[in-house]
Amino acid sequence: MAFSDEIITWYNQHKRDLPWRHTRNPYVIWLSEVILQQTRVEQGLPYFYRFLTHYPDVISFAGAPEEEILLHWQGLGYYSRARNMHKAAKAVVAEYDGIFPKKYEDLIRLKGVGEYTAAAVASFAANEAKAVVDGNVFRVLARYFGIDEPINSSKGKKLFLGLADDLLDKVNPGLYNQAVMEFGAIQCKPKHPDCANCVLRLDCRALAERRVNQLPVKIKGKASRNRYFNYFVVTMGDRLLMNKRGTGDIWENLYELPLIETPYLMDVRELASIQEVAECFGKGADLRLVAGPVKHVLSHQNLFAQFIAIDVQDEIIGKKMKWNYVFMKDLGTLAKPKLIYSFLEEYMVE
DNA sequence: AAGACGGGGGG
DNA sequence: CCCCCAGTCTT
Repeated sequence: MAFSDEIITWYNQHKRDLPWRHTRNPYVIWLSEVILQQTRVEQGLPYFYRFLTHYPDVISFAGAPEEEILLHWQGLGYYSRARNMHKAAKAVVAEYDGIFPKKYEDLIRLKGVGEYTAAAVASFAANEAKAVVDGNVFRVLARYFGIDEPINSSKGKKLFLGLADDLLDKVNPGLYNQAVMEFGAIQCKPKHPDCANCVLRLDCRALAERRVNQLPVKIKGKASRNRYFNYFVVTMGDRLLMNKRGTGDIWENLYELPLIETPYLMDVRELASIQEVAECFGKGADLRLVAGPVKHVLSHQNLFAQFIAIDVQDEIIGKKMKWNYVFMKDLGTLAKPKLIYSFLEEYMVE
């Protein structure tokens, strides 16, 4: 049997029942695909339902404020996905009269829609013959064909893209695409794939050569850098000083506590002596460590965060333009990174 | 071509 | 601790 037929037969017997597999609505499929970028199904599922409930169609999505979309996205990570989705939704309303496109060539022009997502939406919603190549597909192909070209090199990407196109079932591209990804997720897993019971075991090159656990090959990225975040807990009555993050760094447009970053971990005594603290809060301020340092790991950074309570005489306004007092009861309406809302939940509840 | 961008789960 | 996850964008 052909590769695609084996995969599809396997899929029909083993597929999970996932909500986005019951629709051909390109908007709904796009929603699911962006949520699932670099994200496990179990983690993305509640967000998929949440977004579908709040924004049942692309018109409502486009009409929502970015802050609200970010709030619903809170905790999912890679927040540029949410910001780009908003831009894409507005573009669909403006350029396609609110009719979500199904063609690869249209989809690929939308913000946040790359080759994978465009192929996924086009093939699932309109059965367009475009092969998806995600982490699952890379792994399945690398193993089945015994390819040791790194999947994240330019050469490797080209190689796997071409291979995926050759293997694509041209009659049922949507079904095949679903199938090969599901096969990678359930059968040809990264660790401990169940090769003994695999329908492709007789033709799998990696298995024949005992190289399954060495494939796919991936070039390692750069090591993470360490950063030291000193967050200040500044209250005034029933209000808390908050900061909206800008561009050019992590957590763009999300809210956090007032932050002073230092080149290394300082204790509160040393912190109290530095110029920036004096500029922001006045000289000789009384600092109390409330929590931390806690380590918070991002994809390319290790954050070491301390939370420091401080009593200020005067209202802090204008020293840092983006610092503003927010009513405690309204904190829930602000999109915050996990590090921040975890702290707030633990220490700011009455 | 290489880095940056979150957060969670598993070994 | 390291790797991986239904990737994309920027430099």
